[in-house]
Amino acid sequence: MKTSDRILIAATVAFGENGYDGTSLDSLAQELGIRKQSILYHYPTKEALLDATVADAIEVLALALSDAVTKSEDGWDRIEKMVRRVFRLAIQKPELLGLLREVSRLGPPTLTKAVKDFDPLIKGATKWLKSEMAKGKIVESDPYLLVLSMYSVIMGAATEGNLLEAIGVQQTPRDVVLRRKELLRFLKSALVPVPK
Amino acid sequence: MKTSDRILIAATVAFGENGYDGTSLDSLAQELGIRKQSILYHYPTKEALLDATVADAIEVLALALSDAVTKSEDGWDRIEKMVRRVFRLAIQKPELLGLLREVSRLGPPTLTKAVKDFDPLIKGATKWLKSEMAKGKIVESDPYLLVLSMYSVIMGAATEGNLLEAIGVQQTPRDVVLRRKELLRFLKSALVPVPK
DNA sequence: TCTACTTTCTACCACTTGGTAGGCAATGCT
DNA sequence: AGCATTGCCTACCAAGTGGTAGAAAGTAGA
Repeated sequence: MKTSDRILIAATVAFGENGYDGTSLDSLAQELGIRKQSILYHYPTKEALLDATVADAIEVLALALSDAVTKSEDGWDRIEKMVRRVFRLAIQKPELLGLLREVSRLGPPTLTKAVKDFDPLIKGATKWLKSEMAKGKIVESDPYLLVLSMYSVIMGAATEGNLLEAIGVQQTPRDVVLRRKELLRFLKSALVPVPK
Repeated sequence: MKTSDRILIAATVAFGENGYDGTSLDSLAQELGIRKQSILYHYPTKEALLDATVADAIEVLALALSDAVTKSEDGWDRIEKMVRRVFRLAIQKPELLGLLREVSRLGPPTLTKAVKDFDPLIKGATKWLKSEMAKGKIVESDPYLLVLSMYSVIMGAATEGNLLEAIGVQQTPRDVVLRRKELLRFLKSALVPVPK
């Protein structure tokens, strides 16, 4: 694999787990078995490396979501498939969502760029939600607020692994499935209109 | 005000906003108009300072929650009052919840201590939820998972201020009220059984 | 083989980090 | 008054930070 890619992956994990400030280029280099200066050759500054990891993470997430969209029907089915897709991502690459959460804490300027990349997705989602509401397939409410609520619910459920471990909650695949199920029940009862 | 308290407050804000690694004792001291060594007089190490802020934050949060409990009736009313109380806290002292989220990212050993302090609250909440479920006032489900879901929902909604700002969502008091309302609708439709 | 280019390295550097040692003034107790 | 304690300070320090300069090693084309 190309060194620049290896750096990108290791940086994504490190930034997502230890935070941006908690990650030093030296430790990153040591982990990769190279010198810090090799990192700085591929990514001129630490911030440039962060930006690259974020852009990559967003691309992966966007790809996963659009894949879920194409493979689903309208209405609740689409939301369920998207949630399942994000959860799968959270299990396979937990560092991705961790990184995105870190970015939202870091604030500008990184957050500003990330949001710009992410904006089309949000716009598309709100537009779709509006049309679903018009069709009566989703409960009428502010679609913007809905997207944000869903974001924080999913993000929270997907990134609180550390916390769960500390509390002593088992983290077996079966338990993760249970949590996903509970979350889906949460979302469904809030979003799907009660049939009259 | 006592210097040690001033340090505690400033540290809570700084740790919550910039993270533990993103906060230096020097910058903290400068902000307070004192020298770093004065901080180290009151709190022997940076980690001791972190532990103190976390213990304090948990105490404040626990106090707010128990206050909401005593001033509420059983069933949905209690949950609603608790959510409102946490939201008020998130508006008045956003740094508190930010700090707790940071702790869950830092992991052990700080997280371990924090969870120990917090455990009675969780135990109490699950016990109460169980009895409410038995009475049919709350939908039957795993109370442990329920507490965790609620935690991440509320935490997410209360701490994503940075993100909202970057997206361009207004942050006026009215908007916060709207978000809280939407969140309550979310929770209510998921937790309150549909009357037969 | 010579040459141009890419990649990784050694050697530094200025600056910041958390933390130690110890001085000095204020305060209160006997 | 004498004395111990408290609280904040100056003066340092070793280790680590992101980053620069430039040499060395590999690689590919002529």
